[in-house]
Amino acid sequence: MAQQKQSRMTQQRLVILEEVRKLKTHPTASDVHDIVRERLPRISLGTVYRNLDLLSESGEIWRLATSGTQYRFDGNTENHYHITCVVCGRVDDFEGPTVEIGGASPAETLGYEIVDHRLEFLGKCPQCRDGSSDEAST
Amino acid sequence: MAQQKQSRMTQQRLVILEEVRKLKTHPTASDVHDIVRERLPRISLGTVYRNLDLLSESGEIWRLATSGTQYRFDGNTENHYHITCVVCGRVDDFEGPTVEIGGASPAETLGYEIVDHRLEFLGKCPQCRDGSSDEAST
DNA sequence: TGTTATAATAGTAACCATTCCTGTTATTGG
DNA sequence: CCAATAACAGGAATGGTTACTATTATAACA
Repeated sequence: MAQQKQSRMTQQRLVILEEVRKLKTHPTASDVHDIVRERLPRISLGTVYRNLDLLSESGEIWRLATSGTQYRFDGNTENHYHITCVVCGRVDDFEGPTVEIGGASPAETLGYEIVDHRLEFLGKCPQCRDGSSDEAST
Repeated sequence: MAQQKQSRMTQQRLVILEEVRKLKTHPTASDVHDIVRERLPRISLGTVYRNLDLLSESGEIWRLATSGTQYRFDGNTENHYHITCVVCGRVDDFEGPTVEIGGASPAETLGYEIVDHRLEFLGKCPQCRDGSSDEAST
């Protein structure tokens, strides 16, 4: 019988979880590394990646595949969508819309069993919209 | 008045466009390179990338940012969504059910100007659903 | 409260998709 | 046909992510 591999709550894992949960932004792995290093100066980027992946797999945080080349992470695991700025890449929560899929049975979806969906809005954030008229403070 | 940089219809660009249009799949840049090399054996991967990007920018094909680490391309530029297999990474057109996205009023967009949206379904393709889990690791 | 098996770490190298660079080739307006 | 230059082939560089390995630290248990 397969033995479940045990997991240890290390300082690194705990601090990463705390910091990601605390943030309202949607940081990249590198962002998390920078933030966590303020509390654990010697933590390596590899450790950040491993723990972000583990925490994502266990459902404690989300790993987002938004537009752009990097993964982003979200400490809020309530059901919600995101909007990405096409200019600066910033990601914000976007809780307004709902997605209604009409009768998505496997027979209607080429034999696929649908397990999830991802809806991402693309737009220009207030800071990147105009730049001249309404200067939003950062 | 700024001079528009001229564009030349090279053999490489033409063959890439023809092959991507011909395909019903959603190839990666590397896939396109392999396919196009059958007609143009000396074509370089850089040329494939440059032309796929140019063709995407001019709207003749789509560049898809689906889940996974690579861009995929689509010769069908009619409005449609995609479904990605979470097991093998294959991408298909999402046909059948109508999708209704509601509730995205300007007041709810946090000051963003929405320019587009991406809706991607995640599922298990027919081959990965019932197969005795002997799918090749990609 | 020690001991000990081993999960996890830091540091670094490897990987891989994509982009950039450079000398050469080939398209196209005249 | 010619000449200007867009585009090319080949290869190097980039950047995010993953893998490797000797060392460290967690936690079950004596």
